Amino acid sequence: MSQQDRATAPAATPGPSRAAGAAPRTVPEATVSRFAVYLRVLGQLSADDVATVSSEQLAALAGVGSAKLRKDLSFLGSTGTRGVGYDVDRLRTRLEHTLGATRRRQVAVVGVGNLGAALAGYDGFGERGFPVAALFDADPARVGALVGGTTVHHVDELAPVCHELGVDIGVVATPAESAQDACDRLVAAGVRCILTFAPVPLAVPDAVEVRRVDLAAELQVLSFHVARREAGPAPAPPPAHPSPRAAGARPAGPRPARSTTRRNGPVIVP
Amino acid sequence: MSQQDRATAPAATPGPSRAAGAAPRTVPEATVSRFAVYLRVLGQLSADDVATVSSEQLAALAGVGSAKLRKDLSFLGSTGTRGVGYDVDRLRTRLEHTLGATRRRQVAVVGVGNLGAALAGYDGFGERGFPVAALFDADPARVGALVGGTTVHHVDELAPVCHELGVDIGVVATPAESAQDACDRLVAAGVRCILTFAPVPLAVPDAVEVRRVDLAAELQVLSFHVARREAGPAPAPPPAHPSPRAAGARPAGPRPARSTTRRNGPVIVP
DNA sequence: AAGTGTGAACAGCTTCACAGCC
DNA sequence: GGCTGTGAAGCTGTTCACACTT
Repeated sequence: MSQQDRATAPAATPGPSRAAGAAPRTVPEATVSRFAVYLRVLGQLSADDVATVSSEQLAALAGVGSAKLRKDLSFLGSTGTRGVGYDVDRLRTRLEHTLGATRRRQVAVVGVGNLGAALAGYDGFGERGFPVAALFDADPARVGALVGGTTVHHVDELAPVCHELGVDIGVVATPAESAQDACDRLVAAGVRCILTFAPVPLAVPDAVEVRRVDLAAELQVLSFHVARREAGPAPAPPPAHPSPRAAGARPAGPRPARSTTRRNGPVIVP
Repeated sequence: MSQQDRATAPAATPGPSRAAGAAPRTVPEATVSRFAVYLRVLGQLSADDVATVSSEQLAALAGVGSAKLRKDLSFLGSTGTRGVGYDVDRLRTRLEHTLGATRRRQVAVVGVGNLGAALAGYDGFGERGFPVAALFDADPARVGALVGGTTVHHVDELAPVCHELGVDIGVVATPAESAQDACDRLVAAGVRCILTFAPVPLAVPDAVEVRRVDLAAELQVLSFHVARREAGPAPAPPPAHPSPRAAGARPAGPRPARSTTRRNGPVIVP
């Protein structure tokens, strides 16, 4: 979530048709999200010529517990070697395959305001296999402009352009009022996966997948925690470690950083 | 989810010190995230002069199920009227209070690249009570520039400027390599809530709250679902209900938009 | 000795269904 | 009659601990 979620129906791919091939395997949503993180870390390790990692190391780099990581990877079937660890490249390939990251996915961004323009110029997308292939806006003043190396088209052109470029994923970065319209157009153009930044629920057919990122809501959650702290002033000076980071000297690979982020555990409210 | 999470410690506010006052109440994290959404919707309803809403209506506008909504609100104590619904303004006030949204929170953005600049100019923040009060960058070429109405300071100025402006929340929008540094500086400046867009785990003291938004990871999850669909072409028309949800026709308020987003239910993988 | 893979306990969140109130 | 508030049931996801492999 922080995310959206479905309202009704027991849902979930009925997946009856399983012909010949490897045994089917059901992967929890939460695990899929983390796969993306592991993949990124593995890419970096690979670039650093690291050949194998232990669950402990990989977990530290990804910011999760090692038990969770092993459990996650177990959904891929056996990929590690006991007593040794995981072969970086092998695991990476396996993950890429599972995530469908073997080929690049063309991305279309609708709404070239502040956010949309930033996304168009955001290198992180292209680097990870998601080139922004097309930009759309309803404002004629913006149409034709070159943003982040891509020309802005009018939304009316959406369907043909998306078709031609083979767009797989749509990003809605319009104001809230136009979000549903943008979404409808994407759906009509055959796009079946949508990432939206508009803070409104989008109505889509069952076959379309939507993920919502609500930035202001994120801040609001943080705000809640600030407020919590202000109310209850430091329950006690941290019992143990005064400075979080200490661990062993960095071994070889990149940062040994470990997330000390507080997340679980419900909170008391006055 | 999508989010980051802690690695160690059983966590959770020990909250022993409970003096006189209302009964304490523990709110699940997931519920807090949705509170932010409800608050937004209520703000809109209030602007539209709607006086009361039923859980059904409010839920539809927020994109959740009505049962979940009622359960969530029950953590606030009784706020509705049976047989009638919720008083919009009353509920809104109650939520604002709980979320600590009664006063504006000053936000500092570190890293004024594409994303940082977009955030600086993003109206959604200010509108929801999170004015971007300060910008920082390590690149001297950017220092002094005026972005989104705010001057960019050098990161070395971070502590004094944040102090002076009373910054509550820090946003890390730097490249991955500098994220930990930016984070450390924020923490040193006394900022205890951080939202990061860098795809690396941040090491922070226990007292600091971090939320991570990994945009590329979001796309990767979507990519996974595209791949899923490509592999198994429509397993079968849904056994029972062809269209989920049928409910009543739109009642009164704005859009009856309903999110049909597929989220739950694990997935089959070849 | 080191480290994976996993069953089983556990915790958190969601959904159901209905009692209680207006 | 309509709608909230909530126990209880069910599910998803996390943590633990240890058997098993190299």
